[in-house]
Amino acid sequence: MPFFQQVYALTRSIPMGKVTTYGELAKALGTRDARRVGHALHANPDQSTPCHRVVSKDGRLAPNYAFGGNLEQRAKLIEEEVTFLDQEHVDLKKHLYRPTPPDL
DNA sequence: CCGTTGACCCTTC
DNA sequence: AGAAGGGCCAACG
Repeated sequence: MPFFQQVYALTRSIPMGKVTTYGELAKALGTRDARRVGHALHANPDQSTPCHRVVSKDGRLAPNYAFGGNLEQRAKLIEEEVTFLDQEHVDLKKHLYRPTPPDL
């Protein structure tokens, strides 16, 4: 399975009200390169992948969110009942979700 | 085809 | 405590 597909799979595997980080996804997939994870989500063809549930290690949202910008991303997270520390940071202490590698 | 860039993170100085 | 460097690889010019 392509790396991208694994990223999409784990991202879709994130339950509602939960958020994960690029690093967690990268490590879960067996690599340190979180950039590919980010790039994969950016290259995401459509909303089939909830990239709004994927944030940076500090809980910061993506500066160049694919659909409608980080405003839409934040709105979706709020719809998921995810609490925000500020306009760009989610509460990882409450909503940090750790993905599980599909082939491990 | 080669070089640079990049939704990033972690370790060492 | 902060700064610098290493990693790993696809997409863009």
